[in-house]
Amino acid sequence: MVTLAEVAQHAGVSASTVSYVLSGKRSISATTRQRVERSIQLLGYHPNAGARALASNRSNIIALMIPLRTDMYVPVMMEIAIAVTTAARAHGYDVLLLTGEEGPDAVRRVTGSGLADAMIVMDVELDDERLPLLRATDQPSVLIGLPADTLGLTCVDLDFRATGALCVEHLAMLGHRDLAVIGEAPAVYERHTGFAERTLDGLRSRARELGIRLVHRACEGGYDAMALTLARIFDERPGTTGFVVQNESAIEPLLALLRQRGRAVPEDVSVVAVCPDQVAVQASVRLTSVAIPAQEMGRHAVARLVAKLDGRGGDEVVLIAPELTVRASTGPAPAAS
Amino acid sequence: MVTLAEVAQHAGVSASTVSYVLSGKRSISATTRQRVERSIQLLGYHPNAGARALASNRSNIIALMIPLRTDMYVPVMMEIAIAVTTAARAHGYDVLLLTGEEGPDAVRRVTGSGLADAMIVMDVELDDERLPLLRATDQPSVLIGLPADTLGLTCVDLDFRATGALCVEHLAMLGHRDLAVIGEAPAVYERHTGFAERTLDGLRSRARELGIRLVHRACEGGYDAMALTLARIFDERPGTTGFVVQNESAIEPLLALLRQRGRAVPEDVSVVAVCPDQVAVQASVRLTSVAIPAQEMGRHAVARLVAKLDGRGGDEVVLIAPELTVRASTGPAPAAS
DNA sequence: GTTGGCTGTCGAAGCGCTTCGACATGTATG
DNA sequence: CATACATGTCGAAGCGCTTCGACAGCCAAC
Repeated sequence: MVTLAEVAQHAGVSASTVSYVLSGKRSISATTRQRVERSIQLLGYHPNAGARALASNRSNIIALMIPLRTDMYVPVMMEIAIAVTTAARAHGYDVLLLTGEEGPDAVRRVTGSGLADAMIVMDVELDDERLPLLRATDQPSVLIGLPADTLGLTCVDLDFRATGALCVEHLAMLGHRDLAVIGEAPAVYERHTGFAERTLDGLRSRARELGIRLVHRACEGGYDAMALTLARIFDERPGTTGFVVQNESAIEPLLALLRQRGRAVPEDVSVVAVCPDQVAVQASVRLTSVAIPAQEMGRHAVARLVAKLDGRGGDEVVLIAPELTVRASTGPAPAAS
Repeated sequence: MVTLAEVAQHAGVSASTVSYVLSGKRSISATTRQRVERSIQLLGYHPNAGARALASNRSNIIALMIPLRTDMYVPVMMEIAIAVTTAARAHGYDVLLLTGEEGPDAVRRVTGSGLADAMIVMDVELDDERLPLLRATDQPSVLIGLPADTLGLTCVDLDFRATGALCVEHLAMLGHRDLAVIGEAPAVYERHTGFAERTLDGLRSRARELGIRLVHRACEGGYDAMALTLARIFDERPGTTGFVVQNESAIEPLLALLRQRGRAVPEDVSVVAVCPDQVAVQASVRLTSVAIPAQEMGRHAVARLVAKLDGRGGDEVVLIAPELTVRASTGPAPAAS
């Protein structure tokens, strides 16, 4: 394992000079710099992470807390994780992966040990027990998601309220007057993860404004649960012609069941999904959808975090504006018969 | 930030004593230990990760390289990542997330800088450029996946050859004589990721042994690609009654298309999938499937790695035996008409 | 030609921890 | 009773780096 001292010796300079070449914190003559850089190349030197962390009090690591459950919006999580990792690398940081398992202790451990310089927290609940800790520590953090009280916190999320509104608007514009919302599993609402409620809120208030009828049903994913939910909806509101789905594992079952009932999409009923674009285009009907911009959220979170680490910028709530892409699953409402 | 020295002072012992209480590397009297532990509690002490890494030459971090693409077997990757993280924590390790993006350089960086003590590499290609580096370094590593040459490497993977054989056996036993295999996207075969070929190999050789006809078609995911593939298959082999699918994003489209063609599952055709259990149970037909044991692979990989770090156990290839779960998508072949 | 201010380099201290050898004890052995 | 040997604790060195102050050399300014 090559050390700074060896590089210094090889280049015929002192250790501190090598250090300054690496960090750029003091001016170094061009010739010296080149000589040092050449030695670094030749010897294949990599600064020792531990030593660096100890001396500089910076680990150059960002902690990323992801949810433990693997039963929900997995692709989104994965995409965010990858986007975060890639973005972090671009800023010279590595990413430490933590699962929700440890709960608040993870926050204590990371901040206490200097393992990471900052953290990104996903799957934030409305009244998350990690929030007080994050507020108390002087380590920068960014939440992906929106808790009830954002005071003193930096958050990045899709504007789910606007998302809901956008879905209703699109369907209303096409002439649909009776909408049904297929939501996440009841557990998601019970955990108060926020985003589901906010979407619903947006859906409802816009529907009210536009004079649209709207029912909402939470729904476990899968074929059987969806079958029950759909039957109930058509029982109660036979005139339903527009669907908004916010539950990845309900999408295909819904489409299959509609087909089975002889309701053509988009001729008889229209479907708008809230899901990653990839899911929307791979579905059995190319879905009109509001994308969950995982990449963007990941990149944004890292950008904010790095800004904080550099002493720029403070707390802020960034709500990403939703974008609806029209594909093949929505069309004009059928003439009332 | 509380330091070891402060704990020592608080407990009225020397720093080294505290260190030995923490590591257990020398015997400490019960009374001293308790006093120290109490001080640790009281002061909320967490050892500084950098200092520890520097002094002990151990970071207690395991690097996990995941593929950059988010277009393939995402849930499996995610599940493995979470299983690895959880298992690692149970052994006192944290996990550093790396994407394939950096390529072999990531290996150099991590081993060179002492950022991690060991690494787990996913998405291994048959002739992966990272392999020489992994063989050369004295840092332990475990591959999830199976390259062409496993000499000097430790690998964990599902036994995909046996998986293929198992699928054929199951369908043969039910009387199916004409099988079609819906494979991964052509790109997967071109990248020589191994697992797809190995499955195919198992399928073919078992089919040959049992006198079963079998066609294989690589297939991009999605509805349109699947429609084309299926049309071709039925054109060429109208008598096909058994399907093996190894492509998550082809599953739902396949089921929908079969339904559309009036072929009932499992009455007219049987379908076996190679996919995570969760996907199998959430499909529109509960699928008979061979599970991809993501959790087990992740746990196994960590266990091997920790064993190596502790100086136990050497190189080894662990192939996990496949298990086929019969669900609602397979049944007796229809009487030849 | 002295002063002042840059620029580029160096030496040394110190970050918080682990670990080695040393050294008191206390306990079994001849 | 002396010798040997665990047992429990301490002091000090050192891991590889960053960073501060010092300082040599140089140029410009009066």
